[in-house]
Amino acid sequence: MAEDAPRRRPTLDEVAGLAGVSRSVASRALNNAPHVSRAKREAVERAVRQLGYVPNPTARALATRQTGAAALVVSGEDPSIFADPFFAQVIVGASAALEEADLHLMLCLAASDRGRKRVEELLRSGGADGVMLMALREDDPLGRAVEEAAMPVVFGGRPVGPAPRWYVDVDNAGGAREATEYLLSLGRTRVAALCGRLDTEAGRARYRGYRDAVLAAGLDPFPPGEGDFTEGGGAAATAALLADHPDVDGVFAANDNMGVGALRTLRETGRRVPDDVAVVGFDDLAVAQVSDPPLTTVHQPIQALGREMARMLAALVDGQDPTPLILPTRLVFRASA
Amino acid sequence: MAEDAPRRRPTLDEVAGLAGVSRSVASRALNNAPHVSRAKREAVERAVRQLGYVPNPTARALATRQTGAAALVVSGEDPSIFADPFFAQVIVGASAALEEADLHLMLCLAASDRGRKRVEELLRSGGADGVMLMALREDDPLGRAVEEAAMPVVFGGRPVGPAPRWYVDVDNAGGAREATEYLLSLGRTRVAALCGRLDTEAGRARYRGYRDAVLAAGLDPFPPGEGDFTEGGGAAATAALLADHPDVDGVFAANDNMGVGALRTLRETGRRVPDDVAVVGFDDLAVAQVSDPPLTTVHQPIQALGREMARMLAALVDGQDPTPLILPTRLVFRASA
DNA sequence: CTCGGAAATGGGAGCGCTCCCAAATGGAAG
DNA sequence: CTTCCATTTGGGAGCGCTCCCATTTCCGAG
Repeated sequence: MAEDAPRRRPTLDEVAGLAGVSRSVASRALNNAPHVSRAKREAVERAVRQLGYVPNPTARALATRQTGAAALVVSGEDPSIFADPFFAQVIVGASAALEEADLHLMLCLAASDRGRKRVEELLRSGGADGVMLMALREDDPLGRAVEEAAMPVVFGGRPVGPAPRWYVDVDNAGGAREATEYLLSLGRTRVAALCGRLDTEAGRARYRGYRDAVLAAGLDPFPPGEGDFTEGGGAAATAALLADHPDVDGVFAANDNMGVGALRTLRETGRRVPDDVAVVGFDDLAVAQVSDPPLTTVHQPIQALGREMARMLAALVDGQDPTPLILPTRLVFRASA
Repeated sequence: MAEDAPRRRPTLDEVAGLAGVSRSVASRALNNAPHVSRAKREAVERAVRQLGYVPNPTARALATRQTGAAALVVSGEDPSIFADPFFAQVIVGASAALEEADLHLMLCLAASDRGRKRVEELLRSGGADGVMLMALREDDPLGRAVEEAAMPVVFGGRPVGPAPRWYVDVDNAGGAREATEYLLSLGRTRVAALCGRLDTEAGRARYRGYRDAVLAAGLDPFPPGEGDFTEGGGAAATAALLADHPDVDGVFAANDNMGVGALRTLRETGRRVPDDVAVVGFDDLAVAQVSDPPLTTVHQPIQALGREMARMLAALVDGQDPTPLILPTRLVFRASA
């Protein structure tokens, strides 16, 4: 509150004026481009300090046609999908990588119609230099908008259907296979799968991995059932499963939430885990550690997923042409199997 | 891939040309401002559709001096602070409110030095129309930068020290008092507090609430101890507490994480909860429901916190002068007390 | 002392939009 | 058929920065 003169923020012209150079030279000095004498460069630096000059990012964006921002859009019909700790991890990873590339992070939760409209507009208007797209479902209304985007798009997790040009994914099928093989290696012979949403590629791939492992062992896989990746869904599916097949001795759950749901139903129906039924989950979220018993699960490198998406996008913005990436998973052994 | 002509995105001039009007009229029509005849307005709309025109947000931002974005900055020396599900809830709330105000959300995790530098620059450069600031600690390096920000700043949770002009907070002291009073009403007479970080106002206010309640009951409050809001910290603090005061019969934990830590130590030292020691937490995060036993805790409206911060900021950007807001908490009864 | 080329410099034209303001248009009133 | 005012219209000047390019400056070589 010392001096509250309604002073505008200084412009590059004023810096140049004070430094006694032209705007061009000042600009070059600022972006430390070549063709600036040592003397003038220093004069500019001094003027910048004296005036407290900070370049106007908007003006720069207009001139360079680069906004300096990358958007992370999380699709879903319900904003609460974002409450999944999964996304927080993705963001931590992406944020770190974007920081390195000097890009800002815009977060778009495309839940409502209005939200989707805004994302579409962002995509078409060039309001960001690139987009990271997560949790796209089959027939997602954003799918079309993405195709005519005015900027590069990196997918987090392949969408259902033909693989996009750029994506980062986790080895869902491989992880599921490994989990199922482990269950089988324990001597379990009636291993069922609790499917996730089958309108996502992750849901499908995890079932495929399960099925492949069971077939490879010469056994009959359980048919896929529509799931929803929620704890309640896992509990219900397990109840239904037990009704039809009381002799199940192993369960591969498409994610930890469903795994925990299974644990609950199993407990409620008087079965011991892992003695009577062994359970393996997928994700390795915090919940897998605090469940009772702690859940053996397929760990996926979520921060790395975010990081690699951001790096890929930064490369794209930089004019390079990176190749898709599939991150490895690994089985984490705990008490449930 | 139908026609891959390197066509630029159309500009307003081209729209105007096609519609047979001047750029001014086209601009007015687009922003549906007055002084445009019905006929021309329609002509412009037609041209927009035909050309697939989308206004360039950067150019608009430069001309209006409004970026159309609000930043949410989460301070902290460690990016993993963001993994706390708390922030995801704040974001869900803020995102919804920003959507209504037609502002985009920029997320800044100011963890590294570089990250902080970027936030400072954002603040000073006017790269956003306003900022929501969370988790500011005492002596936070961002504190100073905030004061000379070129835009309105809304605090999420009061910082330590003099209250800022605009903030949204939760009634920390009130919630803590209520929790403690409840413990006292249960007939407990040796109720201790597990403090959170005392370099945050939330940590201090919660201790004050506890102390006030104990004093009001004519008892002696336990002295404050430095805590860290983590499960491990809660467990350790509880162990230390029990060593000094084996007869404690009630614990008010400054948040759920610490409450769960207390539960663990209590269990490990052979005490029954709530029979021997009653425990109350603060936050009402998911962990409070799945803990063993489920944690009685002070619920705080986190999404609302985010929503109100965003609304306050939108009002500020809109030139209004909103007043600070303190959101109520409420005690949620579960098995631990 | 002259010349040539490399380095440094600054003028100016954008980037695409908003908004002020003067000029043109269109009726209604006289 | 004027006169006048309320609208509508379009020209033009920015917003603050980058970048191309024509000039100027500087030096060492000849």
